[in-house]
Amino acid sequence: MTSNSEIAHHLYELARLATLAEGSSNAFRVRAYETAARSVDGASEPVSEMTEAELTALRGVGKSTASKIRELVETGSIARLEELRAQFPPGFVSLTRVPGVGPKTAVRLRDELGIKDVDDLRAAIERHDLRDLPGMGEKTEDNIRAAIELLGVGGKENRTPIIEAIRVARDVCEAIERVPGVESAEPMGSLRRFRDTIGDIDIIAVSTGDPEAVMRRFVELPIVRDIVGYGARKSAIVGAMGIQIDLRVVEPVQFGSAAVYFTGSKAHNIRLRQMALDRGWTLNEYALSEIGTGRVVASQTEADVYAALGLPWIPPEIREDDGEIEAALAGELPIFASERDLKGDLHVHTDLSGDGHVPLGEMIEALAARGYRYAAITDHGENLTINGAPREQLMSQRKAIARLRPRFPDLTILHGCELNIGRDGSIDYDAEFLAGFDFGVASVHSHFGLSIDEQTARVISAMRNPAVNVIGHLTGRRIGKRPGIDLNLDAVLEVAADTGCAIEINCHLDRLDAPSEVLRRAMEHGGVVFAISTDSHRVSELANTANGIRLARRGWIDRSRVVNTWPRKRFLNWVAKKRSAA
DNA sequence: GCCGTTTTCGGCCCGACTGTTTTCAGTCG
Repeated sequence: MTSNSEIAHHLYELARLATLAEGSSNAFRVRAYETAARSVDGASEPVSEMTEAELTALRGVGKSTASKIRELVETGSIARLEELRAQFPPGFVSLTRVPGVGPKTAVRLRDELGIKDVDDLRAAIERHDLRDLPGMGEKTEDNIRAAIELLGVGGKENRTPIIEAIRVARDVCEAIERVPGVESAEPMGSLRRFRDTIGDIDIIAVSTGDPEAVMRRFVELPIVRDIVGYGARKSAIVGAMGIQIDLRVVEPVQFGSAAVYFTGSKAHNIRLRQMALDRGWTLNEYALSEIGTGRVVASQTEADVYAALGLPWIPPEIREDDGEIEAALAGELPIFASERDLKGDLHVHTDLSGDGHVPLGEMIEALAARGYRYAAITDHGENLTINGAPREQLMSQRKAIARLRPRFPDLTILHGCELNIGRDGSIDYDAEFLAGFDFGVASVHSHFGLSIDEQTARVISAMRNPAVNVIGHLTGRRIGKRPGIDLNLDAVLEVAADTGCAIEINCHLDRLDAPSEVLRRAMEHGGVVFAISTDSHRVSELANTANGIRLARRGWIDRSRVVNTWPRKRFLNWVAKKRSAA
């Protein structure tokens, strides 16, 4: 069976190559392929099993695309795509990844200079061939050369893990906020949408003063390695690690429309602008306004803009044109959890773990200070060679917890353990010892290279273990460093629903695991529940709940399915039920 | 290529900045 994401992938490639054929990524055909790809990607039913008539019922899929999808499912390829691949081989496509080289330029370079890939381009630049083309000049040639040097061949498509981007963005925003007249500077774009990786950092500064003063400060920041653009309203720099940072300066009254505009996604914005046009309005970064008269309909806050378009405010994390507009119109957006809904943290380490840093008493004090009603202390089980704790130490930790409990009458402290899921799905310790714990998180920490069937089997086996209440960081990925394990998700989620074993929403920015795509899929399995847990190894990390809340939003997780928003009694019943299952 | 209470043609989201141009095309987001 061809999966929805495989089909979507083919359609995205079609869009990409059509960009070259059409000469613009804004060409209607290109956008049509992209819309169809998103639609297929977001479909809840297997698209490969749909008839042509059912396919055309999908938004953005018409007769032509429907028949291409059937062709792909039945023959394994799409003739039109093969044609385009022959016309634009991978080496040539890579030319368009160079910053400053778009589809028009790439085609001209090929037709007029015989440039077939980036190596050819480098050589042509050395020979100063580019500057002699009509419409190009010394400066253009120089800019392309510099772009290749600074950003590498991948150029436009290099993405930065969110954990790095968020730090850079914070530093830049703080520096911008020190400029007189600046009321605020905040990251927008994919960072605000909380994607795992960030292409470039978009920042909006709200200023009552001179925008040029803000821009001057921006391009003079110590982080700047190159200035890509410099204008009164918009500037762009390349900073450390090659991250591009775009800054826009707006007036306070424009903040709402600017935030909508620069948060995106592009596809989400296009939907909003279409809705604006339907009402005789136009939406840009400055305002939602009447066509013709220019009368401003809304601009000050995002909520104003959405409300004018007949929508509730839509959280940035789900602005992907992935069904959020339809859900919002129907009043069917999930009720998302907020930080104050969280009544406990269910994955917390102390210095008993080799990688932990905080003594038990201090950690519990910090948990109590957050106002939690319950919490689970979950140091590593002994099978994690370096960081795991032996039985005797866990037994004495249990006694220490018992001694601490009277000091924290409002906090139910569960003695738990982060168990390791072995190659075969077994976990640390024997059943009798495991039964002594109040709570269990089981996670994959090794054997990342097993087959999808082996990975699926071991995770399912752990879920069925009565000592396991939550599967920690389901895929084991480290964003930008290590891909997650391959899993047959539907099989895993079915067992999660069946056993009541929760899927962790790990708050660490390095993990954000389970990933949002997995969470959204899991939401479609009725009965699957989730735990927003910090996996803290330090007191400061307890505040990472903010990340988990955002990841949960990105995964469309309804608050009612998050076990650690439940009142203590209901939560403890859920814990006990799982542990008593045969 | 898609779509339709403007329904089978003629529309389709919006603007800043750059470089090379005398009015705009290309790139980017």
